Amino acid sequence: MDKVDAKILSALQDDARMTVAELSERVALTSSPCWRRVKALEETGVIRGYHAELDPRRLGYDVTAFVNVMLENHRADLGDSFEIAVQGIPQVVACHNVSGRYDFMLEVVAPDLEAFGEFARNVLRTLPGVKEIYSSFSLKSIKRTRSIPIPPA
Amino acid sequence: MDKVDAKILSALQDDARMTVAELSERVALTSSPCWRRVKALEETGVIRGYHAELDPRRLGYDVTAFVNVMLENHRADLGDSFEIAVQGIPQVVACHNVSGRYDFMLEVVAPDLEAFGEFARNVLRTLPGVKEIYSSFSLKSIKRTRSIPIPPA
DNA sequence: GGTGAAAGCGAGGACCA
DNA sequence: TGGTCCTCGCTTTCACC
Repeated sequence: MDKVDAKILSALQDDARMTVAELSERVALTSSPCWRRVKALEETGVIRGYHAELDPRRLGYDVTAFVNVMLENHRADLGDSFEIAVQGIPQVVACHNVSGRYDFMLEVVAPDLEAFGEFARNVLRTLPGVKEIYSSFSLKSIKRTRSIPIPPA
Repeated sequence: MDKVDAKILSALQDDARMTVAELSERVALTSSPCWRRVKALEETGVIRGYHAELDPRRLGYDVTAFVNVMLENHRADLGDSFEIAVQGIPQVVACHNVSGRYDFMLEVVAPDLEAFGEFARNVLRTLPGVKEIYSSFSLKSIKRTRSIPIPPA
């Protein structure tokens, strides 16, 4: 991980479809070593994958909600089955086990508020061990780049 | 937006570097129409871009925090300057204006808890109009696919 | 909307410094 | 490590259905 790698990561984080030719120009290297660096970054797991970013609205998802979930108790198996269940629900686009008052925070997409309400009632509330949920809605997306700042060294 | 487009979106959301050749095979089309569809999806904004997904840990970010921010009042200009300020801070990887007790929810990465503490004190707390912040930390990432479910139609 | 062909370029490997 | 060269296959754009 040197400065060249950092530049490569920035560039690919910004545009995953950039060709190695263009990338190598940008980092002042010829294409072979540049290509090898990219492969190394993929193999060592620094680059986890490449994904298209889609516009939820254009796909009919007008609602993004953050759902805080509290479990009934903290037995490990309860948390585990909750986690496994959550992974299988496509509307849940992200989920973290968090510190604080609640145990989990989920990011959920839904076509509209009504659909979200139904989803919360029929799906989320019925997940194993759920005691309480508190939802808050995204009124406006200020920043949605999941871009990680690349350390200069 | 038909079934073929849906398949294309799923595939690219999963692997943005998939070649058009491979894609066209998967959706049972020849490469030209497949390519045209991809271009159309890009131009109409359904596909917003392509990004490499990086591993925060391998870049030295061991802490992901969700920071809830309450502003002093709800004057529009206060919210605006907060939003603009937030957009310029690379450690803030996502930010939403949300409903509920707090006004904004930020997702922040930091090398460790100490660095996060400093960041919260020196940067977040000093942003325009900030009255209160409440942070909760990701203890475990259960699901981090930002993948949106593709509607079947 | 779809096909097939053609030109040009990039990916990826072999090999050298 | 980085650079050069080479080849195959893909991308991209035709003209046409």
